[in-house]
Amino acid sequence: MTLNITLRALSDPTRRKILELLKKQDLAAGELGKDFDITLPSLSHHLSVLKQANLVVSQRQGQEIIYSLNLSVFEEIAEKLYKFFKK
Amino acid sequence: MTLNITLRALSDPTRRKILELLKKQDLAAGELGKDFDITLPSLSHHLSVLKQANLVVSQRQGQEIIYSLNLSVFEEIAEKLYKFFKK
DNA sequence: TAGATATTTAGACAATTATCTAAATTATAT
DNA sequence: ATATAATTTAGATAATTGTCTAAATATCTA
Repeated sequence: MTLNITLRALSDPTRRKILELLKKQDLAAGELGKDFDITLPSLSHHLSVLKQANLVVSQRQGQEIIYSLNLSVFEEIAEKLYKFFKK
Repeated sequence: MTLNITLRALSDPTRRKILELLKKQDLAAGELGKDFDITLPSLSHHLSVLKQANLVVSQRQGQEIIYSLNLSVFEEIAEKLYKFFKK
């Protein structure tokens, strides 16, 4: 995963809010939707961007699709950003 | 400086390259320009975004305007990002 | 002061991205 | 099988952002 794709994914406030919510607990798309003023298709788009950036993973559970943080990648990103900011 | 403004500023590859170049040495706008295929006004726009995000500072020296990293803010950002990624 | 150099500002245009509605997909339940 | 529920995909539109050219500003030098 390139730093580019990661930072693009992180550059949107809605997506960062999604990540914040997923820090607390795994959530289905619909559950997440309750915290936003956008339509579900819009939310779905943001989730797709986060998935492409490998920041979240999803897993179907019956009718729902449960999203959760991809913790190992979070660590990897932290390291990349640390290197970037280390002069 | 909000994380929002910072991440927006960092989300562009051109701007990240500017920061990488400034890690090595302070540079005038025109000097920076040699490393990019965009016009100086476009570069100037990117520099302005980085300044608004407080990632760089500038200082006139005769005809030139010298850009340099705002190192203290770099530290602050590293901390914010660390907190963001810390579950 | 006039001309040259370095950079920015203004304003227009093009590319990207976020959003919406409508329709499609997948699973459950009757 | 049909209807309902959860979510995504498709396609259109609007907002944002990056880029350009032309003009303005600031500094230096002859």
